[in-house]
Amino acid sequence: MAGPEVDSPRRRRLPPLLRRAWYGLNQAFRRRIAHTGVTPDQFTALRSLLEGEEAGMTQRDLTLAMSSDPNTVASLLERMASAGWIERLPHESDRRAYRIRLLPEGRRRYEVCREVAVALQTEVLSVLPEEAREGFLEHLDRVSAACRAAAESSPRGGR
Amino acid sequence: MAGPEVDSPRRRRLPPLLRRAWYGLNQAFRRRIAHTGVTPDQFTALRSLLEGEEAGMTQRDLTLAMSSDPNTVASLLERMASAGWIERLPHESDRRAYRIRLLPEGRRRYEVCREVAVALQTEVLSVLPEEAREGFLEHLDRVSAACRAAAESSPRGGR
DNA sequence: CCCAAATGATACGGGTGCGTATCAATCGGC
DNA sequence: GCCGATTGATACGCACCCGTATCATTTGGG
Repeated sequence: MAGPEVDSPRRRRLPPLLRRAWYGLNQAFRRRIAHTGVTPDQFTALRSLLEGEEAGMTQRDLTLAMSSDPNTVASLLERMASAGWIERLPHESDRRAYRIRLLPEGRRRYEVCREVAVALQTEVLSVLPEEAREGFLEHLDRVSAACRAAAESSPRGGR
Repeated sequence: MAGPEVDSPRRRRLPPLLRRAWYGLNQAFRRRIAHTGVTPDQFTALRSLLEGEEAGMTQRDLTLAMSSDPNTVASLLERMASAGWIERLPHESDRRAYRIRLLPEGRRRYEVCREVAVALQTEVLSVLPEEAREGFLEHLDRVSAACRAAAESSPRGGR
């Protein structure tokens, strides 16, 4: 079917490239913010909370914003709560849910890491010519949406 | 420097896009091959081993090929060895190292998953116009190399 | 109004990422 | 040849991914 070897080692394949990009970026960021005591995922949570609704997101909202999982978010928030970076307030109309609020200490840590994050992104994107960056990100946006869609359309029970 | 707010939520930012793409792709693949008993990382290891040297890669080689970590690779191979998918032979000139060999059972599992992997990659890339795909992968290649370089130039001890 | 289905959150467990420490073997310079 | 530095691999521990099961609450018919 189709041409010769779409998955030949010679060709550029999406999964290995994404893997290298994601783990590389993550590792660089982790190392550069290690001195702050914040992990990359915790930073992502802090950023999402800051950019979320004023009233405070629920854990479900945060799960979607982070492209993560309810389970992971629960334990992530557990650690962040006991570190005093966030607090979980009862939701005013749904007694199953919480409203997650950023505490001053969380906001402070975020600010420190944010500078590093911006610098890192700039550094990495600088390998593309200036006029190609926006187009690349736009394509990546579409591809990542397709990945998410593929995941959602693949049932858990399998097959 | 530069325009206003390079990290505004309005802009497309690299890290969240990479995150969504990687976890989405991984999740889709994991669900689609769950019935084979292979995990995405195990598949990556099998593919790397198959495409590696005929003589058998060392764990260090595999670590590089997978953009992974010696630690993770060790426990990954541990599980794959006790499942009978690979075997670890003593290296003929370095008594610290192993040569990892793919066993028939490992190759068999790989073949089954490979079809799913090719189909998934094709499905995901199809959201880009045909003439844009190669260019996108080329840019992603450069960006991922830059991510890796950033990681390597960020010392562990920190700061 | 009631009950079954759906939903927010948690508990549990196996797999993975990775920093740190340790051990054995190899290598480099003298 | 010798010794210190480097390197392949492992042990340990914490953080995170995610499938499955469970619990409380909310929701949507009838």
